[in-house]
Amino acid sequence: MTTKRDQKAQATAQEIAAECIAFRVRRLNRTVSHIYDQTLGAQGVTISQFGLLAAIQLLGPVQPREIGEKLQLEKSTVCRNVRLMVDKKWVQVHGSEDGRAKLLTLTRSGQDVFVAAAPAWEAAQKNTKALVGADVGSIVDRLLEEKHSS
Amino acid sequence: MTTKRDQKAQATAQEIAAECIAFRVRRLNRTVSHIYDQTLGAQGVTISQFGLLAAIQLLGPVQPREIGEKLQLEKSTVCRNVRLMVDKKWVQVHGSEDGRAKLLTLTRSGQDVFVAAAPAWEAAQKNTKALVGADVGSIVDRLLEEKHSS
DNA sequence: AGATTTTAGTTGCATCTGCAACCAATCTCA
DNA sequence: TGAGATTGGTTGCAGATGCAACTAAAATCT
Repeated sequence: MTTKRDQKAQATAQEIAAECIAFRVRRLNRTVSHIYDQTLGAQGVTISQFGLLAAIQLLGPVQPREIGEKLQLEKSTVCRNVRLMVDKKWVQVHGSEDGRAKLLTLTRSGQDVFVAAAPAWEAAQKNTKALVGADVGSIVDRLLEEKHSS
Repeated sequence: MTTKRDQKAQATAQEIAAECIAFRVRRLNRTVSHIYDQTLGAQGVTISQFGLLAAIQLLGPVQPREIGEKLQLEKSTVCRNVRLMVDKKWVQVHGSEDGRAKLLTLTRSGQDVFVAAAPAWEAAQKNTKALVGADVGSIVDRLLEEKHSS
């Protein structure tokens, strides 16, 4: 027996399957992240960590706060992810004039890990382009241009 | 003092910041998921759960295995996420002829929650389009066309 | 039929993520 | 200067995710 409830739910489900942006973006994220994690795994780094290493190398000495802004990561997430890498001696924490703030830099061994993982990143990057097209990066960039005010 | 190590690491970091697809896709995912979770939160559902409800409504009675394939979710992830919803009485588990397999359907209350959350989803969908452009869905679809062999 | 392989699902472990509540340091302003 | 607001970071809690190892059931092969 098909109830009115069923019909409504089924129609809604069809609309969502056909249109939901989050559904698509999340699935794309899983697929792409999986490629990078597979390849980087041999180097003992996750794509999340690799990105954080790149950010700290690029911006350091940098506050966790700023990392969170650039990467759109909640401050507590940054706090924890950084701590894991501090434990591994990849990241060093310094104080700053502002007694609240901390400043992060890569250690030598952090830089070594980062650079050593770069070829794996490159391979993942290549495989990803083969899967989703070479212009994915610029497409996503265009989507997010300036816009995340939140 | 700038060492050779520094220079190499810095150059690598710049390339990654400029080009890494995973970096962009993951940030997009966080931004978009955040919008949906904010809006759906009032209904007591996450976007992950909402997507699963839609999938089960649409495909049910359906095996967890198949859910994993369609959504590109690891089987253990499906197992756990489904269990949370079984605990909430949103999803019912049935046996099947194949003694290994299980079959999932939404309960009435699961359908009610799903349908009740639909307006919130619609709002999130609208906000997301405002942020990233209305054609995001089809763009991401094109990226993933047929391709996830994994 | 019996042994081997494959398939579906579960569980232990670890990482990633966000929210709310919290602490300490700084800033604002009356 | 001192009270209140803001800012940077941490912690408790909970969900989302994947891998490896495991169990049970089914399928395959000899």
